[in-house]
Amino acid sequence: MTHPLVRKLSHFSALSIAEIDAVNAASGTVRTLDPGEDLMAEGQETQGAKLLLAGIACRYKTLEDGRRQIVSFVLPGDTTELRVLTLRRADHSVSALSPCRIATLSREQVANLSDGEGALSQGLNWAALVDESITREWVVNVGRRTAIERMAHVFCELFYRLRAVGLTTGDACHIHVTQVTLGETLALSAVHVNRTLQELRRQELATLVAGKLAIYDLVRLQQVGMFNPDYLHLENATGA
Amino acid sequence: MTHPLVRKLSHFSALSIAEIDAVNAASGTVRTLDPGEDLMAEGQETQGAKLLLAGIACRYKTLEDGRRQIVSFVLPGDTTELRVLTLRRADHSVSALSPCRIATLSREQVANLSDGEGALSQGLNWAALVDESITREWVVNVGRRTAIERMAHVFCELFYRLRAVGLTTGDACHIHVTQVTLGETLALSAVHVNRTLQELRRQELATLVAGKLAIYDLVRLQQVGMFNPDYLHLENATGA
DNA sequence: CGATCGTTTGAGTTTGATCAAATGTGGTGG
DNA sequence: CCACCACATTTGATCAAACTCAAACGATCG
Repeated sequence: MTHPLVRKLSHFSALSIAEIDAVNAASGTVRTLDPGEDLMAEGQETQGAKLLLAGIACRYKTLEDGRRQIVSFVLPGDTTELRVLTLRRADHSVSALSPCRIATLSREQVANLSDGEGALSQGLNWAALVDESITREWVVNVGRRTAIERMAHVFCELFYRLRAVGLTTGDACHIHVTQVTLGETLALSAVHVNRTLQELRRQELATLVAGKLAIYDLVRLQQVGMFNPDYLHLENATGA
Repeated sequence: MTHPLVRKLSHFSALSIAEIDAVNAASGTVRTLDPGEDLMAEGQETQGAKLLLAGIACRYKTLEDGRRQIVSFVLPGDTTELRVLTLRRADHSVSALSPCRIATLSREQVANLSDGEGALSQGLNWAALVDESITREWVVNVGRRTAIERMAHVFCELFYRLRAVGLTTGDACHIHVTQVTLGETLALSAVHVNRTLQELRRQELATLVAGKLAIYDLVRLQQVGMFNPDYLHLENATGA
């Protein structure tokens, strides 16, 4: 089984054998988290970088009055705080949505991976730029799209990103989110999430049952969500 | 007059004399843009990095059906595409909102500035992380806050960021945006922007007249917008 | 002096929120 | 095995924030 980070970076450029070894070696300290556990909390001092090996997590911020907004998903192969040595305190939290396996990287391990001019270091730089691009797209999503467009768009994004690390089976993937969580993602009430899911089902576009997202018609789902995968910068977009 | 980038980075750490010289030297090719002119367009091949010296610009994305969403403001001292050598195509556009003076940096100039372990290179890294943090905050803003909260929040952000580069006078600053543009920023209709501005005025919090933002009560404006400046990572938040 | 652009106001509509309750669906312990 | 609990989903009904449409008003400029 290929390391999810290696798989992810392969969409940017191929790593050398030595680099692949370095990635595999870096996943030394592995920990398991339960759903709901935080792997990083807003205001906390920044700790070591983390690399998600399996499961799904989310970045989020909470307002004083309790309203919570998820600002992005963290999927296998994604990292948090990789370049964060620079910042004193975390400006957002990261929480496990499903059971997660995460590797914690020491400062040296991070330096080891990201120094130099090789494909690995460039790839990590690329991954950071893609993260930024995704967050920008989310501003557009939440700001300008209707409920059903928003949901279709996020489903497409998750599908493309999971496919890029080989975590889809046919037209389905596991995203392990409740309707409440999806509401915190899409900036919709849980009730409206439910109705929008029904609408997607009625239009035979996709279903989400017990955390399993099944896409019936990816082309039409993309149209509905006005989803253009360019912002994910997967040069080799066929995935697999 | 201090270079806006030097001023901005001073909130992270002081630059050496040599580094300050390097920044000043890098602003060789300076160009002027009129409002509405793009300095970067979505889908275009990535060009040289740009550094805004004066004026105000915005990053935005447009949906197929014409709906436009501004995803962040570019203020003096901010850069675009600094680390973009990595990406083939731009995933968003950048447009001048006011008349702008911008410097274009060659690949070597960028490398010159960002290589090494000095305060300058670390500072640019810090600036990139802050940009990311701001975009995340915008997802929260657009997703979870009401019209007046959203507007208050963006006004606070602009004020803090402009103050950090010395572009405020007392409790006022120039932001040179129309109500339509503000709507594209806040994900509100122009009509509702107008009414929300009236509400801010009625509550004696702030006014926006002819592109000049005057804040009457920053403390209360922050409360209304649930604005906490931590996400801007201005270690020395007093500005000036 | 039109023309253009931005702001303001009014009226009616819509999307999605809120409130409340019913209906599953597992798990756990007696 | 069943009663019970916690949690997630679903449905119905009402409400409100913000949108849309339309028109008037005010600057600024060639």
